[in-house]
Amino acid sequence: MDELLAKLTAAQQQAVTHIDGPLLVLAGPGSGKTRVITHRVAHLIHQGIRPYNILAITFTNKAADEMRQRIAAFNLPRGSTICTFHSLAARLLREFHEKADLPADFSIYDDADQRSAVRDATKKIELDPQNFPPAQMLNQISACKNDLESPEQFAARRTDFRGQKIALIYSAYQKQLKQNGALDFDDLLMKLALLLRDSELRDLLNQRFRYVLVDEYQDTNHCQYQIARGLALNHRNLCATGDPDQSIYGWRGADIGNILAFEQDYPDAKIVRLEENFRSTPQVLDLADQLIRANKKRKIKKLFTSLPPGSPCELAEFEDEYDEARGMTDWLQSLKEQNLEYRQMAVFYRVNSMSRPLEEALRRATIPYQIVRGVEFFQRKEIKDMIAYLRLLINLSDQVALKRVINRPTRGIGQTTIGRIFDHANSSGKDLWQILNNIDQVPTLANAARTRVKKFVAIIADLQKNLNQPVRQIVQTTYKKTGMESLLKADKNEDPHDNVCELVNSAAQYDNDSEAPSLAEYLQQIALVSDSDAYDAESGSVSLMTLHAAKGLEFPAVLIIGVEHGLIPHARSLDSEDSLEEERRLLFVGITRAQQKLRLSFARRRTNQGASLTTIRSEFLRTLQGLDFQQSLSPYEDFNDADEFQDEFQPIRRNNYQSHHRPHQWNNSPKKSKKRRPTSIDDSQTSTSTRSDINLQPNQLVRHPKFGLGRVKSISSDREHCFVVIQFNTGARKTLDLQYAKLDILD
DNA sequence: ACCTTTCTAGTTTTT
DNA sequence: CTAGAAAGGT
Repeated sequence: MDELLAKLTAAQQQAVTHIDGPLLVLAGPGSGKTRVITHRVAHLIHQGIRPYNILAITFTNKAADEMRQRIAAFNLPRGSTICTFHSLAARLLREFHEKADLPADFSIYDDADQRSAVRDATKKIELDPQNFPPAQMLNQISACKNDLESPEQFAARRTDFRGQKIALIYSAYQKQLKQNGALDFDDLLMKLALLLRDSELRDLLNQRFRYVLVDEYQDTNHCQYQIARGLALNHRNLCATGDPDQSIYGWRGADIGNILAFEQDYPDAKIVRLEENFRSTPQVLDLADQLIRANKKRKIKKLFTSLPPGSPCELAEFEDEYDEARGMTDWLQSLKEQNLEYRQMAVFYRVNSMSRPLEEALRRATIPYQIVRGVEFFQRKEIKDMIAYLRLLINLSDQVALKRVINRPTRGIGQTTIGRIFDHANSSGKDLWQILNNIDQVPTLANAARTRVKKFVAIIADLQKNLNQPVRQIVQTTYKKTGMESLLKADKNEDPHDNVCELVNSAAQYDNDSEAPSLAEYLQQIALVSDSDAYDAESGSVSLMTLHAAKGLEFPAVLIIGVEHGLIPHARSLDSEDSLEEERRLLFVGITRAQQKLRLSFARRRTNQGASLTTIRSEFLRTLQGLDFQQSLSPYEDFNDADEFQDEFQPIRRNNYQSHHRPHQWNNSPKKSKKRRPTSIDDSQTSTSTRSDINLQPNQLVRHPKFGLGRVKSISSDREHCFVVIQFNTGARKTLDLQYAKLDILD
């Protein structure tokens, strides 16, 4: 052990050797935080503490797996609990389900399930989902749950008309979940937090988990904060690690104040700062620091590294997203020539939809890539159907699941029949499965419908006999006996069938990995999959992911695309200083993933919802010095490529209509755009982009979809908006916000 | 009951 | 643009 300590810095050693009492580790990016946590767990065990008494809470399952492996490498006894907040909650709620007043095999509802349930709830209390959109309601409800606020408390706070209605929906939704034997993601946390108010149970858990570690503490919400506090209430052996500068989940209730106030919560806490960076070149670190310095609400941290200098960070400009995508493949290929492997490269973007043009370009360039999006697979229709069947097997009260599969494949059970069954369930107050098993007692049903429902119930009952088999087996028989297999095999699109095979594989994998496999546990596990869980370091391919999913990872080469106003920072984050700072932290997280090579890129126009819009560079670029600016001086210009459309549509093709041709031209690289024009105000001196300039200049001819042709009279911008005054040919003179105006730049 | 067509509304980030 | 819901026809 001493030998292991010797490899750590003084600060790291302090954190590792601290045993009893609260500990806060403020760890800058790349400062060896994971190393500290794993060493600390090893050290605790080495000191004679039983692994069983140690609980480490990570942010993703992936992180938990990795940590488990790294601790296993110390060759110490195993048995520590390492998991996420959500899976900890799911486990404990299952274990103590009676105390929590839950069925043992509750369902866990994902986004779509939640929407369906809240929709049903809204209708049930005779409100129109049109006026109370499920997604919006869920946002509000989620916020409540994160703050441990009950419907009654919400109603007391929001006394306005709409607030009262939302409170009713919240309450009806909870009732609906209860009736379905289901919990949503937020419920998992909320129920655990509430459970911990029971002193008997809390004492028991305090005794079990005598040492508690919480990673990424800056991203805990109030509920998680209460859980952490409750779990360590008696012994106070709470170790929180994190970095306020990497707090990027404020939008889902994370409270950066939790980490900032740790010292107030635990006045006797030992504080350790890890400021030496072992990951990035001085250039990368310097850029990150320049960016994050602009945030006002933060704890100043001085990051430093003793790594040797690398190459300058780059900023690259492109014509549009397709151009940018090809810029990406070029860059990746040039790095490959410099002896980097593809698996050492990553591309980050702000929103998932930005991956499309990238994928296309990567396929065309035959560069292997993986999209790190774990949840996507489980959102496919056929997979959701299969999971709904499986859920139904262990929880027949699950109305959302039942509704989903009762008529898939079609069994002649339509909406009317389903409606009547549910109505009966609601009015009689009986469990759904009781009604299904005694379908003759539903008076409103036609005989034919009864027969069909009975047939369906027989299928489910038959499947339920085999629940003690391996999960792979259960999934396979379910696929067969429900008729899903014949349905999907008859489809000329083979993907759905292949996907179910993939699901079978995942079940087999689970059977292998788990000590005591059960369908319930398997379902719980896949319900809590996160995007980053899909990252495969061994795959040998370039990784594509959102900036959020990039947290906790590192790559020798990193490209961040779409560094534009409205994207980074995102348009929905512009209205408050706090959310703007969070966007800055998000970019900070992205930048600090890079070990050696870092490039940011942006496009001058980007297709948004079918329309190509002129963009503005991100204002975050303004404060950055020392970026090596690469303009795309039409490296992709190819006049041979100009097909017959070019001449015919020349005046139009400079405009939005360009994008209409795009989806169809797989082989043709999208026709490009002529010579680069000095469309920026100060192109000449932008070697380090010191200002956020736009691609317009006075007197420029433009076209607006509504107002027609016009000329730019003046341009002005503040931090958040860029306004242009345009004199239109119709006589109108308008001031337009570039963010919204769909302007085409004409010659 | 079910299929097709039409329309409308919603578009950040995620456990 | 695209997915999902309402509407209308068979």
